[in-house]
Amino acid sequence: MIRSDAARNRAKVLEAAEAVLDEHGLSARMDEIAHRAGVGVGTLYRHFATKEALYQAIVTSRVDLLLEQATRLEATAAPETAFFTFFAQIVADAGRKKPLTDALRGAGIDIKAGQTQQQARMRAAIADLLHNAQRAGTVRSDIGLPEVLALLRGASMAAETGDYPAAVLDRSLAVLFDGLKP
Amino acid sequence: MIRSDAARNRAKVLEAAEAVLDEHGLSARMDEIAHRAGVGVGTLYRHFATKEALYQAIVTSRVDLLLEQATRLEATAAPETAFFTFFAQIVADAGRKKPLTDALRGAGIDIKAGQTQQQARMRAAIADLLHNAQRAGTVRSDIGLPEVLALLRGASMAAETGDYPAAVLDRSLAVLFDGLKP
DNA sequence: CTAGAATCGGAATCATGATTCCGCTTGAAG
DNA sequence: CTTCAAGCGGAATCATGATTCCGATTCTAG
Repeated sequence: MIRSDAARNRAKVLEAAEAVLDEHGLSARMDEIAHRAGVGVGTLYRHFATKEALYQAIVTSRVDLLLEQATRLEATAAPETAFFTFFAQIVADAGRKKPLTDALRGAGIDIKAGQTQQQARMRAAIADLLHNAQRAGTVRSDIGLPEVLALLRGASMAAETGDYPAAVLDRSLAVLFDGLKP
Repeated sequence: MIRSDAARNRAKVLEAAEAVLDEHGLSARMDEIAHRAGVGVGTLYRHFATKEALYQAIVTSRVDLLLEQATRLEATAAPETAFFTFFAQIVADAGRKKPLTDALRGAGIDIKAGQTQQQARMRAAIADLLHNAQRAGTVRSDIGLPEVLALLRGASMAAETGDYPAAVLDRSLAVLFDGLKP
């Protein structure tokens, strides 16, 4: 049986880690996470073998959230707008959550087997939305997934650095979107 | 009098540093630079007090090159194209030279007084090219310098990560440029 | 309530890299 | 050709953080 305190601590660690990672990105320190969780480093390591494992756990869950979002959009929203909405969603997320961008970027964390599969699903989701939008005529058809991914990464990274006012980012994204239209 | 061997070594260090930085970006190791320069770390430190000072030296000289380029373009090329040419130039450079992007990004190296002035000049140069292009009607007039800088940074960072084929980057940039047109 | 296993906490240990130190070399002025 | 200050090499030292260890504490089954 899993001890109740252990479960509680695991949750506290996860929460603290998320906060600290959002604040410092990949360079967050383990002892700060432990401290913020009100726990010793030892405890932290009992739950996550390594810093990377901890990141993985958080990033994975966030990407999952995004993937759900994509599925929902594909089912719900008009194909004309779903693509752009999702694109904007990712960029907005990146602005708030550094590690996500770091993960999209692949820097620091070296992506493992399981992770790769998730990445593939993400890529597939974006490809779907893109194709629908192209079929619907809201995205120019002379570009493919690679171009979109490159642009998405650029936009996310710019948003992540975060010293731009929201209005500026919005207008920049609008420019990008105009360029993506036929 | 400056000893001839010292001058020679300084040059070797600079050259090696440039190569290593292009390869590893900000995380380059000092001893690798020293080794590649065929010199001991002590020598390296005799010429540059600190890792940051070494970066500064290289980044500054590169940005200077870019600034010259801007001046030349402004004098020579048509205002319709000068802006886009320079934009592309910076992105291309970023793809080849990590530390440049890092500097534009301001990460790691914390920019010092002298540096800031150079940055200001760069900003001014871009602003000029932008305004000329807007006056000539090749760039939409509902955006300002901040938007352009954000887009430029995003594009540079995407290019820097470097795992995109050149063709993809070219097409992505073309999309961006289309978005920038009126 | 009690024993025993699972968890804790956090000091000690490791690893990685930057920076310092200092005895040895070498260029150049006289 | 000396002299000796400037310059050199690279081992030793520091700093920063991740990871390990182990005695002290809880849980929870019985």
